[in-house]
Amino acid sequence: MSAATRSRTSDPLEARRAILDQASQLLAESGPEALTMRKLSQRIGASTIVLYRHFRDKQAILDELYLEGFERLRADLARVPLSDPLPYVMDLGRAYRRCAIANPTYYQVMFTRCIAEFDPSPESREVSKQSFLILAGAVQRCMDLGVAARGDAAQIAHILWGTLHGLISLELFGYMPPSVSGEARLEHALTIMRDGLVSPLSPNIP
Amino acid sequence: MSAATRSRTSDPLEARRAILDQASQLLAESGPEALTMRKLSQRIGASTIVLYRHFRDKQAILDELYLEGFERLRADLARVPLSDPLPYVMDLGRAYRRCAIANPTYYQVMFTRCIAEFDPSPESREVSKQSFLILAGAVQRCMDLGVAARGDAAQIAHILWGTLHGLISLELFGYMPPSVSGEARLEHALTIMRDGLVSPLSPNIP
DNA sequence: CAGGCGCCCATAACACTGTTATGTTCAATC
DNA sequence: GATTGAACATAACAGTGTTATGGGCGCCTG
Repeated sequence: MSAATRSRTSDPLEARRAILDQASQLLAESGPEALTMRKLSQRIGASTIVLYRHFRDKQAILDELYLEGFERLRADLARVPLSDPLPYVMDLGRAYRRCAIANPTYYQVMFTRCIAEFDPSPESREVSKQSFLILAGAVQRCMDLGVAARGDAAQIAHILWGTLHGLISLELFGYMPPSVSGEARLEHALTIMRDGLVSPLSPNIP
Repeated sequence: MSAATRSRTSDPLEARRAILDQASQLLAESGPEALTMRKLSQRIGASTIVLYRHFRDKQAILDELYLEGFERLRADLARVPLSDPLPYVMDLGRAYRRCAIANPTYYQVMFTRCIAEFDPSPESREVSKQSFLILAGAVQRCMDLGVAARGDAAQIAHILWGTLHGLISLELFGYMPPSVSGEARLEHALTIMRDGLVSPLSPNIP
């Protein structure tokens, strides 16, 4: 019972990783509805019960994928090189879209209830906010350096996030016309947002 | 066989309506995952087979709810009184949010794949664009009357829609802080968008 | 080194889902 | 009133997530 001699096949952490890898592949290849416990168990060459030995239930597996999706997003945003404040914010927006388009099924798990039996755990939701902080920091920087009107940076960042998410979400759902590329549309949206932030007009113009 | 004497219980159109009403209630009361064919059949006091007599499958029922959701949205937007061009666009945005918040489960069916076995039919997707046309027309009016910079009105409308959808979607999903009301956040976003549309800066400011 | 304990795993089942084949029952027609 | 045909309930099929039941293997103990 010496803490490292407990499993029959191999390292339990390794098994966990294998399960998550296969779940991730299954998700990316065939979409959320194809990610069933039976299919997953077949992939790792075992019975369903093995999955339940490593994870409490399907929710727990999806929770890990959810976290992995947000970690990819956070990492992609963190990779964006710092530049002038406004262009940096726009670069973050571009990176956000690239990440979502590159991992559409992950994005679904992160932002839609595409699997009935999944609702992210409170802890996971906390982690998900990490990526947001990068964006909020970038907005704050714009205000601090005086290139955007002062105000509640978090609020502005939330609005930016909403715009990014909405455009991407509608694009992934097929509501956007194919005549304009999603990239160009995002570019346009970012420009409008920037202009609105740089030069706010009086609160009550006609 | 005189075309009106075919059903055992009552008017088939009436039965259809009853099924959809119960489905709508079930959806609003207990969410998408509670909308099962068995529960629905129990609600109308019949067997599941009756549902399949009136609808090809569950998809067809959900398709009707999808259409009903977009019809409510279109009607709500159409009810917004015409005013000065820019305030009218903003009023449309406010009405859009009100409608979404008032019918959250409908909004889920319309914009997320919350039910695995449902994907709106091509015809339904066409109908869904009707509400968008109201928004696009309002943006075009701003350009025609010279209160917004000229450009592709449809593109701007798509961006506006994306912003609305993103903010509402994140709000419904619980990603927005409760410290600020969704209404106030939308107000702020609409203002930023308006300012960006009214006074576009040079395309390449720092 | 033999014994036995304990964990791991596969099988099969439960309760649920959408969907449908099998009979039964009722209403309109001849 | 008998017949025909459509509408219906029941029960089943193939799936789903999850778990209770046992068999089998590895490791510690005597």
